[in-house]
Order: sequence, then structure tokens, then C-alpha cells
Amino acid sequence: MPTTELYPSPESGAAQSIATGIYRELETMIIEGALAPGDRINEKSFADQRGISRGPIREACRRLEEAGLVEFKVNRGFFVRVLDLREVLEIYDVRAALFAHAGRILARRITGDQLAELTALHEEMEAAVEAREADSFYTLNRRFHSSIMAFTRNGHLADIYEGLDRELHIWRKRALILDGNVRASSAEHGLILEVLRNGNPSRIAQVLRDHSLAGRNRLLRTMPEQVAKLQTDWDDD
Amino acid sequence: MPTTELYPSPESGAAQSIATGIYRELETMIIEGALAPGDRINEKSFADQRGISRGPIREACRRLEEAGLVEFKVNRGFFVRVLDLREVLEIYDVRAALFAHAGRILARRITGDQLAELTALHEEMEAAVEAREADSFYTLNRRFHSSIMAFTRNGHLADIYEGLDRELHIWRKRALILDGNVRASSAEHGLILEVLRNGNPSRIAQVLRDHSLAGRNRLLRTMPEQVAKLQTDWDDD
DNA sequence: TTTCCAAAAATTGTTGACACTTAACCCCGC
DNA sequence: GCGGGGTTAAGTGTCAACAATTTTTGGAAA
Repeated sequence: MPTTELYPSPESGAAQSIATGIYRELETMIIEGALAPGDRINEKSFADQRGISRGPIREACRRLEEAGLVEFKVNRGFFVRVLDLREVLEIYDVRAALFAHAGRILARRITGDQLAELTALHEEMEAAVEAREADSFYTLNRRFHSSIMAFTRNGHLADIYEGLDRELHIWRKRALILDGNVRASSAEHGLILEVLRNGNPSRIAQVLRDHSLAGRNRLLRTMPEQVAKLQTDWDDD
Repeated sequence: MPTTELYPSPESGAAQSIATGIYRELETMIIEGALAPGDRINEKSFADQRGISRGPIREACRRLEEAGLVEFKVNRGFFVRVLDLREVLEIYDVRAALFAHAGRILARRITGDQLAELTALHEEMEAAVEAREADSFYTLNRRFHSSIMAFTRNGHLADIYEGLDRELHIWRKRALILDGNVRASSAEHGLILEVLRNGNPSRIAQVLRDHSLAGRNRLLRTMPEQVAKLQTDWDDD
């Protein structure tokens, strides 16, 4: 074991600033729920716990601020962002459009290997459904989606989708925890694979879009009270 | 006049951290071209010039990093991001999809007032075209686009679109500077208004998408040499 | 001249300190 | 008990200093 290092040593491979590490740590804590929406990120205690100063922590928080995971209030600090239902619907809406767009790209770009990869993931998910392993399904599901986005070979598209997913993370987990929901979601994946093999662009786009919106609707059904409170005119088209 | 203040005084209205101000300043400098792609942001001289310390500057740069306007290299600092043509095409692709999506939303949501607002902007742009005021056209054009996105009432959609626009800014300005380009662009705006009044969702989406891609193609024509260098398989659908 | 290398200068990475603001506490009068 | 109001504690905002790294410089050798 190396002696305590002031900076990450060149040979240790890391070669990154503390801020980057803290960024990842905070991101994970927010996504995993260790930090709940509304929580303040206490710079001082966070720094003291890790034996570092507040500078890098503030830098990490600024990045999270721009990513929309954290909110900054002058003289009060950084708070884990609270998403109201209205914003959740907004995000799902954009997300569905991007997923559909990915479908149109994939219609003329997806390879046999990629289809095989998705099929394998789908089979693992089916197994997870049968075994009632919701967490495992959730992880595989993320990989399924992010693989699809990666196959578009449009890094910006994939990044933006990933960013939206990250903002939704806590809520989506809640929606997928119900057994009936994972079952329905998995069935939709089967349909996605089917149309991807077929190759009709508009049909693929439609199926991917429907899958996104179905996910949104599954989430909404877990929270009828918030939905009732929302008197806007969103609908499915 | 207040004496020199260590912090922005509460009554001065600003009530924001220095980092936020620097963020805006750097953003503007990058967009306006005062900082060119590849330039390093010299923390020390930037801080000294403004009589502040490097902390807030680094915080601002971290936000710009997450926004994709700046790139961070360990021990070397922050550099204005260099977009290669490949990335420009990626961004245009996503941007067009989002613009089309906005069109589908507006098909059932746009109001008479909003149409009037867009029409007014269009007329100003037509005047700018005749007067050969490229800069003025460029500004109005941005307002035209961002108004359309704002009318969707989806803040995330508008923000993401804005972010992509910001990344493209320098390149787009280059494309629009040519007289023929502003003329074509303005004509397309006329068509957009026409279909928005009509209200057919798919048609609107298609026209908005075409306008985005036409802008992309206008840009490509200003740089035939880079296009030739790019041996990938992007096309128009 | 060109290339290489070491010393110097410039710049980044991080810290600890202090000014300032907000939040918590406690005591008092009711 | 239970609101005010002032005092204390906690936490943020910024800075200046120093360690570590990168870049520049200025020769010396080929």
C-alpha cells in the first residue's frame, strides 16, 4: 500500500482531480438514494469526513448543479434537487422523443451482433422477472436502454438520454419495483427486438416511443394522489 | 455609491455568488468568440484581471465543463472545447429531432398570440435580410427558435435545445453569415409559420426538422474540405 | 543550426483561515 | 406553554499561500 499521498500519484493510474472523484461519489449517492431530494450537501462535514478541503467539493457540486442533480442557493449551499411531477412528465416527454429518434437511426444501422447483444440482455431480464429479482431487472433494463442509445453512435444523443435518465432515477426505480410493471416492461422489450429485426423505421420509432410512455404511465399509476393534484393538459397523443 | 464591498451587498440586487457571474461572463466570451476553441482559460490572469481569487473561476469552469463548453485536463487546466465536424453533425441530428418534437407539441398547443409573436419576429428578420444586417438576423433567428421551444412549455426540452445551440454557436454564425443562407433560412421560417397556422402535427414536425437539417447543410457547404475528410455514413434520411 | 536537458518561471491543485450569513438556541415576558 | 429577540453556533463565500506539475527558457553538446 502506498503511503498517504497528497495528490494521486502518477503511477496510481487515477491521475484525476479530487473534484472528479467527489463528483462521481455524490452522483452515486444521489442516484442510489443515500442523499434524498431536498437534502443539503454539508460542505464542511463532507470535507472533514474525507480529510479534504471544501474547494474540490464545491467544484463537484457546480458540475452537479449544471447537470440538474443539485440546486444552489446563495449563502445556503447545495441541495439535492427536488423533482415535482410536472418536471418528471417533462423529462419523460423528451426522453420518449429521443428514444424514438434513436429507433429511426437504428432502423438502418443496427447490426446482427448488436441485436444479439440486446436479445441476450432481454433473456437475462426475462429470467430476472421469473426470479422476481427487481434490482437485477432494473440494472439490466438500464443496460438495455443505454446499449440502444450507444448503438446510434451519436454520443450527444446517448449523453442527453443518460442525463435525463439520471434525473429520473429515483422515480423510475419506484415504478419498476412492482412485479406487474417489470413483467409488462419486459414484454415490451420483446416487441422492441421484434421490430428492430424487421427494420421499418417509423414502426420502430413508434414502439420505442410507446415503451417510454408506458414506463411513464406505470410510474403515474404508483402515485395517483400527485397525479390528481396536477391539473394540466398532458396526454399521450 | 457604496464603498467597495467584499461581497455583493444584499440590497444591490445581485445577491449571487461570484462564480455565477464568472460563469455567465465565460459563457458569453466563448459564444461571442472572445475565447476561441482550444484556448486555455488562464485562471490566474483571469482572476488577477478581475481582482478576485481563483476559487470562483474554477467553480464556473466546472459548470462549463458539464455544459460541454469547456474541457478539463488534469494539471493543465480548462480549455475551450473544440468541436470537430463529426460532433457538429451529431448535435445537429439531435437538435433536429428535438425541434421536430416541439412542432408536434405546438400543433395542439400554440395560441394566436404566440403565432403573432413569431410572425412579428419573422417580419423583422425579413427586414434584416433586405437591409443585409446579418448580425441582427442572427439574433432574431435565435429568438425565433427559442420562442418556439418556450411555447412547448417543456422547460427541459427548451433547455436541452438551448444547450445544443450554445455548443454550435460559433459554427452556426459562420453558416448564416452568407447572404444566400439568411435568405433561404428566412423563407423556411415563412413556411414554418404557414404550417403552424394549419396545424397538422406530422407536417409541422417535418417542416421544423427540415429547417434544422437545411441549416446543417448550409453549414456543411461552407466547409467542403472538412466534409471531404469525413468518411462516415451520415445522410439525410 | 538543431536537439537535448536542466533550471527557472508560470500555472494548477489543494488547503486553512477568516469575513459574512444563516440557522439554532436560549432566555424572557406573557 | 409559547411566541419574540438577541446571542451563539454552524456553515457558506472568498481569499492568499504553498505544494506539485507543466511549460518555458537558455544554453551546451552534437
